[in-house]
Amino acid sequence: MKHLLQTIKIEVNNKTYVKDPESSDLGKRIVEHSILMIHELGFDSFTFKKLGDKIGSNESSIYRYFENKHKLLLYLTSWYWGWLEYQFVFATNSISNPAEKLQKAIEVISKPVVLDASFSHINEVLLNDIIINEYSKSYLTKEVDNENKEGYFEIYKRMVMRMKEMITEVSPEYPFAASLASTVLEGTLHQYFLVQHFPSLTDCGDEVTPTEYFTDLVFKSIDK
Amino acid sequence: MKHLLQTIKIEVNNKTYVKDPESSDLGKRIVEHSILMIHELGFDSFTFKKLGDKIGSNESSIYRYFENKHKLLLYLTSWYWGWLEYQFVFATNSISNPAEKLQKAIEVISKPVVLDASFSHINEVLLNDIIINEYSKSYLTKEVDNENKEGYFEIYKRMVMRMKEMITEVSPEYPFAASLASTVLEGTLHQYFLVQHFPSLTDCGDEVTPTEYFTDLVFKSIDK
DNA sequence: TAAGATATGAAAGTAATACTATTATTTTTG
DNA sequence: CAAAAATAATAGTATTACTTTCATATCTTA
Repeated sequence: MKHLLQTIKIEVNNKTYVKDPESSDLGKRIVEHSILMIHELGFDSFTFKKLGDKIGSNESSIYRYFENKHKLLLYLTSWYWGWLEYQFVFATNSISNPAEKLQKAIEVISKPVVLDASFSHINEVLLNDIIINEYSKSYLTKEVDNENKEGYFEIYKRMVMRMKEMITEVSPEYPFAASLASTVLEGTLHQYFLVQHFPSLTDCGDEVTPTEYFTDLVFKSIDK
Repeated sequence: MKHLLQTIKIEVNNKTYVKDPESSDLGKRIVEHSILMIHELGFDSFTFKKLGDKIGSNESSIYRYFENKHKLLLYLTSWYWGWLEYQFVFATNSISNPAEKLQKAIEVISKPVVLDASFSHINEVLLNDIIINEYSKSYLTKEVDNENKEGYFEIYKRMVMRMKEMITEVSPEYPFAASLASTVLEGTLHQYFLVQHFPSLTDCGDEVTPTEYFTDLVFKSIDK
């Protein structure tokens, strides 16, 4: 399994980058340290200049990999969803019972992220935290419709569709499968955000996990 | 009722502004046109300079009302939630049956917004669209914990708590009332966003309303 | 191994942003 | 009508988000 994973490359829409960061050492350092810096400073205060200083490289060199920091965010978020989709498919693929499969899917999406040694330059735990705190910014823009047409959100959409199909598999008559699927994906991020910053607005925390909450929510919704 | 409403002022945390925009003509024009401009350009492209040009006033005059555009966003969003809270309390207050009350609450939160003539310089429909497309940006910042302490999100939090209490009223044993309440508030905005930009990820649209979806979600979740 | 191609770095420049400060002018009000 | 308050005009600063140009290092392949 380890060897299998080591040969895997997460495929990200190539419009997110000018030059594939996986293709060079500098590229990988850009990705590695952008995750550390965005996590540390927040996306808004993060700049290519600061990143260049940190990795001892020039601002203009970073621009040879990514057009701007928005595209870098699209790259990082797409990579994240691609990585999670892999876990998702891997974990659910062999399960034939639809309800069990759905249960597993909810689990994969909502459980806390742990480090994956397969991608040494990417810290998935910090990246997950970036997704929780910054993902919305990738689509809450005036360019969202164009960027959607260009396929920048494909992987995320595919995840929602996979989830939706699993719901429909368990309960074909449930009329809100797409909405419920998107609620689970988006809601998971939101509940983790609330745990961090508005604990009074969530039951999740030390005793209750997002997985328990969403498992309950989904199965109660679709059980007749 | 009209006269009653006309005398009402939505109370917004006074730290959001330097000088109360309700206290002068210029202040009201700033608010009025900031809503139009943020709706038109998106929050990211909106600047005080552009707003000044539009209302034939000077950039520096706008700074006498709001420290920066982030604070203006906090003002607008607080105003919106204050306004919605008013509708919420007004509509549910007289209902004694807890389930009916909860149903009404979900309705108020999730139904499409219509213009309210009581506040002539504020277009609630456009403001609602700003909330759908920009609200997350008001809290997805590195300053969120400080700003939370200073009370900038009080009204929103109060709305979630009101919702939570209504859920608990109907079903005291349901263990995820806070999470479900925050899911309804946040999820409503997200479903409307999906209708606009990612229709394949939602069932809401011409035939299904967010109200139907969330009513189903909430009552199925809390019914034993 | 030399020549050419490619990648990276250094430096400088530009337009816009997000303010701040100062001073002038207009408006309000007592 | 005078003083105070509000607003406007102008200019200035530091930072951002790039772009451009040119130099240098490194890699590659004939």
